[in-house]
Amino acid sequence: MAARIDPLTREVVDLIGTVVSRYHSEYDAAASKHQLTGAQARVLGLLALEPLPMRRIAEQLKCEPSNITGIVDRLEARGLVERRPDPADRRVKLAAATAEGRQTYERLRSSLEFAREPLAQLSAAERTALRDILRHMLGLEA
Amino acid sequence: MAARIDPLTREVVDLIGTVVSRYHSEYDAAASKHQLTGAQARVLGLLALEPLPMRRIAEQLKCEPSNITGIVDRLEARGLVERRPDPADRRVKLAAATAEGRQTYERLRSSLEFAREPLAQLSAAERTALRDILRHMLGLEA
DNA sequence: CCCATTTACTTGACAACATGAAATATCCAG
DNA sequence: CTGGATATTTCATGTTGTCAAGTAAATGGG
Repeated sequence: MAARIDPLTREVVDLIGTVVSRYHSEYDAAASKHQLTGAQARVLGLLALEPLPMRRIAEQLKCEPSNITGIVDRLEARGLVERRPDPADRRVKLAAATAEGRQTYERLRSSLEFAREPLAQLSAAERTALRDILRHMLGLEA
Repeated sequence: MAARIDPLTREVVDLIGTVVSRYHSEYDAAASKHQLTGAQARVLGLLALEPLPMRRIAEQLKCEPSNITGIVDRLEARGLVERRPDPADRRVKLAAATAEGRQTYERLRSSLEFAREPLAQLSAAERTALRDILRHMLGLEA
């Protein structure tokens, strides 16, 4: 079954696995530099863009909504996030990053070495090629 | 600080983030199809290649050795892995995949849709280009 | 309008994963 | 042989994840 995969494809898959693993190390290290876990950093990253109902956060993170309750609880206890009522639907609670939360996330993001170190080795042409291939691969034929 | 990153690089970073997230979803889904968690699947994948001391597993997974004890315990309870003494050093326990463990991992690996679906959209030329760029990016100038 | 159903969120019980500190057994250098 | 380092486990604790049950509010058919 696995023999169906040609060597080139398998090598690319393994390389992607390596990228994934390195990305995670960097991300978690950057998060913990700011006393955040990976999950907390990801939620804060979503909320830094716009306030979201708990349910939407769960969809983005592909987990159960009940899980989000605890993560937002911890972020809220540290003043990085707040819960607001949704004027349009009283069942909904909107989680929103506070000013401090946005600031923290921006610092975290800019400390993501992954964004620079490995990519810095690529020429502009390589970066463009990589962008196009990844877009194609992800079906984002914009 | 974050403003130092040019738009192209930022887009590539975001695309990689998307790839990472998709890779994880696929990997965890494939693992749970075989009643394994992501961490268990990763350990089983390492042991499918060769037996390893607990400490080496922890290094590969970048976590504390005490954490590996529990993961190997659960794999061992299911007969996918066994602990053997290291003849050269009686402090060391070698974790080794059983025949069933290797079989399970091979099935898991071949069910990783990620290996096919998104990559299938790429031409051979694109795959080669992607491989070269990723190698370059990871500093594997083989 | 009213009631049944659905939806959003929280709570509680529980398992896996992760860390750090302490205990045990073994190795190794002096 | 002894003292210090190493490999593993155990324990305490915290975070993340699931699922089931509960509350509150929206919604739609009669």
